[in-house]
Order: sequence, then C-alpha cells, then structure tokens
Amino acid sequence: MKCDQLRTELKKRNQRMTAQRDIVLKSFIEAETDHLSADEAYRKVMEKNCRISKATVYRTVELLAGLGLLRRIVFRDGIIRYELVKKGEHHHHHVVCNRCGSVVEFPLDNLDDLEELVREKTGYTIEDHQLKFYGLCPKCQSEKKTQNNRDSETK
Amino acid sequence: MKCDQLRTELKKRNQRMTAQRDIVLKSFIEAETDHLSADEAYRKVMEKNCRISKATVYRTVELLAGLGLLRRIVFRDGIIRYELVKKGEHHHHHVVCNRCGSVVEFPLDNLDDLEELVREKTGYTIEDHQLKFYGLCPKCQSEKKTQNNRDSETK
DNA sequence: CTAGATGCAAAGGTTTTGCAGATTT
DNA sequence: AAATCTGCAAAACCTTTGCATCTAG
Repeated sequence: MKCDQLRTELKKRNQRMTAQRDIVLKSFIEAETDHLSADEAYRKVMEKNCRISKATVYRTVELLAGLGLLRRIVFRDGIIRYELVKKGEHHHHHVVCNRCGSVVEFPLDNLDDLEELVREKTGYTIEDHQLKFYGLCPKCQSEKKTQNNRDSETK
Repeated sequence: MKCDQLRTELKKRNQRMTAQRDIVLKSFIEAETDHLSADEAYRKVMEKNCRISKATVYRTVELLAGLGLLRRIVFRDGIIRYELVKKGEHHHHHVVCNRCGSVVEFPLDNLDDLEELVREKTGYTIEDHQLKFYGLCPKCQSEKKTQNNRDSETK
C-alpha cells in the first residue's frame, strides 16, 4: 500500500506520519487519472469533511513530491498539478485539450535513446523528460464545428 | 523585421502599433535564447529606462502570443515564459537544469508521425507538442560533485 | 474624431510564512 | 520530553481589471 511507502520514506528522513498526510495522499489515490493542483486537492479533502488547513495541504503535496510519491505535472496554463507515481507503471505522456483543458494519458515507450542523444549534444545529464501534446478533444471538436455553422448562418 | 510583422498582424485585426508594443517585442528579440516571463520582460524594459506600466507589459506579451510572435513555454516551476517565434526555425525542444534552472534548446525533427499516432489512439486532434528534458547542466554537475566530496570529508 | 491603448491603483487569486499550540515518536 | 507538524491569519506574490486619460490611424 501507498501509505506504507509513505511511512517508510518519512522514517528514513526522521519525519512523521500524520493523519493529514494520509488523507492528502488518499485524495490523490482516489483522483485516479485526474491531475490535481494543491488547491484542488484541498477542496477535495474539504468535501470529505476532513478539516485540514490549506497551508498543510500545500506543504504536504510538495513533501509527497519530494518523497517521490507524487510527480509534478505542469501544462501550458502554468498551474502546478500532481499525479500519483505508480510503481512499475508504463511511461506515459499527456494529451491536453486547448479548449476545455481535459487531459488523457498516452502510453509510449521511454525515449531513453533520445535522452542519451541529448546528453551527448548538450552536456546535460538527463534525469527525466516530459512530452505533452496539445489539441482538441473529440467533444470540443464537434462543439466547435456546430458553433462555426451557427456563425456562418448569422452572416 | 519583426516589427513589420507585428504591424501587419495588428492591422489585420484593427489594432494599433504603439511604442510600448515595439519596446516589449524588442526586449524579446534582445533576450535571444532567454525565455522571459511577463514580469522579467517588464524589468528588462524598466532597466532601459523606458517607462511602461506593468499592466501594459502583461497585456502585450499575451497579445504577442495571440498574434503568433511569441510562444508560451512553461517548465516545471509553473512560471509562464515566452520565446520569440522565428520564421522557418527548426523545431526545437528544451533541456532544463533542475538545480540552477538554466535552459538550452535542442533541435530535433518534428514528431509529426507521433502526433498522428496520438490522434488515432485518443481521438484528440493534435495542434502541437512540447518535449522537455530535465537534468543537470555541466556546471551544476561539477558543483554537486565537489559539494559531495566536502560532505564526505566532514563525516 | 473615435476606437483602441495606456497608466494607475485597487482588486483578485494563489501560495508562503511565522508562530503558538497540538501531536508523533 | 523533544522534535516535528498543524492551523490560523497575515503577508507576500503575481496577475488582472476598471476607469479616466491619452493617442494612433
């Protein structure tokens, strides 16, 4: 279980397991493929009538990211979101709708050979990479189409 | 010249060429491969003792991005930065140092075939993509090494 | 002349911080 | 008991907005 992993990682650093940390972590487990910002995580926690302060949630998500339990994901809107790091998960990338902001994951082999090429060419040692695709989701494609039709009728 | 392009794009939309817009655009031309946030652009402008209000700079960078003269770039820190769009430029990606935040560009063929694959699998029509590599720049690699050595001597 | 742009200051929204009191180990 | 964590409220940030004034076309 994730909570055990959290407990272990905390112990390594002489940090403590608390009810709040457990609750925040669980909110990401429940969010599944949703990518929550610190603020969204806070709201989710509040909905379950768990009273945690906003400051604690903000502190906790960064803690969890530092421990390797969450991964920071940032799209073009600049909002810092987090997703659960799953052990043994396939590498995946993100496809984002420019209109409604919906996100789907896209599994793809690691671009390891590319990382090696980048290291050779730039001298940077590469720890990881993120690939994002931006476009229109199926729903927004059809909505846009009907809207365009309306527009041309009006003219 | 870029300013002509700006003038043309503005005219198309019945918008006006102003001294402020010229100055902001120039600050990105001078920044070269630096990626400036709106706030950094504002400071750069101030240094040249051009008095433009912050609000105007913020409005202008978004305007320029909308006109296709700047491109939004967002790294993991969530800060929205902008880079100049160069005509006929090779597609490039970004390599970011996790320690000092330095950024270098990495030319690479477009991943167009990948975009097509993503469209087939997800149903999203893809407009563009961004690939970022995160790691350590050469300078930080050596600094980290000497720091580690110091640490082990202390023990 | 007049639609559009700017500057200012105020408002809005998000994230961080200091510190007293509560909790974990 | 001691070190760590939490909650609260204030502070710090960053960005946007409303509106009077100015200006490009």
